[in-house]
Amino acid sequence: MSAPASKSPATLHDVAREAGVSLATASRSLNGSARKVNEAYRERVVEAAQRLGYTTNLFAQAVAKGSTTTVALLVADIADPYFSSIAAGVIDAASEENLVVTIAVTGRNAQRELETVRALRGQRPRVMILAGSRPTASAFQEELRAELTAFEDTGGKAAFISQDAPPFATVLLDNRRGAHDLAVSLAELGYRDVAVIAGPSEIRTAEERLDGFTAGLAEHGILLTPERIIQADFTRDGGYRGAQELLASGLAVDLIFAVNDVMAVGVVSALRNAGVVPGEEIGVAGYDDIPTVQDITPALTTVRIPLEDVGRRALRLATGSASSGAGTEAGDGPGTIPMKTILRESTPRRQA
Amino acid sequence: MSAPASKSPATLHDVAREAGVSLATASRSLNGSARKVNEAYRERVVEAAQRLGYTTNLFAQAVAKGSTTTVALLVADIADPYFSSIAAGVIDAASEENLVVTIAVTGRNAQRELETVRALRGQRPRVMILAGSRPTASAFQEELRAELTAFEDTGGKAAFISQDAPPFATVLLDNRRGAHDLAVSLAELGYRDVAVIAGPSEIRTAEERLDGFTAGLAEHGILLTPERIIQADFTRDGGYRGAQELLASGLAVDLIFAVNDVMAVGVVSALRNAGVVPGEEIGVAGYDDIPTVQDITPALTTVRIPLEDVGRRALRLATGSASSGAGTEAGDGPGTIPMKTILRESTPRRQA
DNA sequence: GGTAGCAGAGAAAGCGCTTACCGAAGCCTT
DNA sequence: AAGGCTTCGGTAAGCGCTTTCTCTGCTACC
Repeated sequence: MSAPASKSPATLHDVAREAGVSLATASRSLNGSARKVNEAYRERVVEAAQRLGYTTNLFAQAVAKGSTTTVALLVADIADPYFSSIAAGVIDAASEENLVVTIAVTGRNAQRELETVRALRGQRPRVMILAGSRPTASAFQEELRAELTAFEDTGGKAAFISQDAPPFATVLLDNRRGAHDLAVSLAELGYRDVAVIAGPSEIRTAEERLDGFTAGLAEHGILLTPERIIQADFTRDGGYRGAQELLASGLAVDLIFAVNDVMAVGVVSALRNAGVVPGEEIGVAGYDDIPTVQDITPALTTVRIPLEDVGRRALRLATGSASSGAGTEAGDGPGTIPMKTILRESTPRRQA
Repeated sequence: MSAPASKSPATLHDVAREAGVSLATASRSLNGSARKVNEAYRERVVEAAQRLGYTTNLFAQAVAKGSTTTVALLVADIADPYFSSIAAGVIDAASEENLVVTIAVTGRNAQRELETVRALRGQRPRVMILAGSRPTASAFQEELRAELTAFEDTGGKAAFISQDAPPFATVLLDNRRGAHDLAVSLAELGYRDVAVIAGPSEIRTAEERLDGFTAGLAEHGILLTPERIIQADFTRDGGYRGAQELLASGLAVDLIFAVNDVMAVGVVSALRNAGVVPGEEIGVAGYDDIPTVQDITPALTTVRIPLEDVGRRALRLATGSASSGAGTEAGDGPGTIPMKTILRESTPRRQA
């Protein structure tokens, strides 16, 4: 049952001996060094390494070099398609730069997020990317900021996604504008009795979407009164319950906008279970354009965010390999991601 | 534009000096050591560490200790809900044991997988978890096996998910039985003209599901002829095209089973676009029970796998903290995950 | 032919941490 | 009261790498 006396992995030392060269030469041969190495030597070293199944111990390398090849990514929930798509982008861009990605999940919990950041700092990652944090909770806000500042002071780089956290880099999603445009489109389609399933108020993203949406409606003379705004928690079930609550309230409603798709899916389900035909009797719109929403019935109107791109962008922004200009619409300001309203069956034109 | 002369992070040395104790004492105070430390000293050290914003450099610790706190997870595609759910489980279980998880994606590419394993080895992870590999491709198979063997020989532990790779630990999903039971249920519902959207033949999981399904049908006298089996690639689009192909073939079909849900979703979409009402004219079934499938119309019949559990289990299996017995059905053999057929609207009882 | 100059291998000093090992101090035993 | 234990700081030797610096052996130039 017990493991066989496991030899430890081959070290550079072993390789050097095997190749009959010095430690220094071995190091220089294997890991790109500024200095040149005699080609014959290099070959011998490479062969020896191969023979011994040697792989550079990245930890040792990191301590010697004083810098790592790690990227830390914090997400609220990796099983949520919003975050997993972003993660895919981050990982993709990272592997292009030979960086490995460590993922931690914070469960939308500020306390936990702070702890995670602290723990992750021990890894001395080159960069830290935070998605889905809720920095509005000001007590933690301060501590988090302090922690990240310390991180940056010691050579790291922090980047936020969709969260404008002033001293730090951000991949800005123009949630306000996206939601605004969506509202305008919907108003033009004839919707008037609008309700919103909002997100947790401490989450900036949620707040911005609500704001933008409200503003867009206002331009068409539609007022979003407080009782038409239901708070939920970004989950499918939250959306479901929100819709139920709305139906129970007896308010006249011809459109429900959930500030993210996951909740919108819950809304659709709730409506149907309540005997309301989504899309016909009540329109439904979401936000994010996660893959699911084009497959449900009715296909959901939403706002598309190129999530993988966002992830990639965040990484590049943080590592400094910013492909400046690419993808950034002129006038959007640097780093702002374009979004697009996608109208689908869930919000047909309203017969007046 | 350039960063301010960034001081490097505080070291243990700094802490020791600040607290007026020796390096050794500082180390012992901060990182659980077998030996006792005078409480007064310990406090001073802890305070000093706090004051300096010190966090143990895990890399240095790892090189000194000769062991890390890293877990490497390889998945085919992190944006696929199948894998992201597993990842969620792995991360959850890992954080319980204070391990950090590094995720790499291999894109269902054997070559890439091999390279990734090699690269990840450099991190000297405690364990490596492989999900969605395709070890049937025998050339790489050998090399991969060799690499992993070397990994284990040097103290690591490799674990596969849903992939029986003999010398290594595995969280076995009884795909064969799950698919078998599904087939039986469907046959009992009256389906006869069955077709399958199979997965890539090198992927064991795909193969097992096809096998089990075929066997289940056979018990009810239903023969699955080769032209009724379409190969696809586990993606939504693959399922979509598979269904198109099937429709174009002119075969009589009353049920399409896609070996994973993601493809099944594509099938539903293809049917509908071709003017066929899924669930009524042709039944559809999938496998995995990803969240989406209960929200699409018709809700899909599928086989439920407790994916997060699978991830958790894999981690525990690999770290040795096996909660033996928990969740394992007696007689299933250790480590086999129970699965359950979920019948939904997409496969109503067939009128004879 | 002699000296300057350069290329490039090797020795050795770290990187930040852990952990034998050493030795001073306090306690007990007889 | 003296020797032997136990306790617990501190010293220093690594862990597996990188990198500076030294030093040898050439080539090159006049």
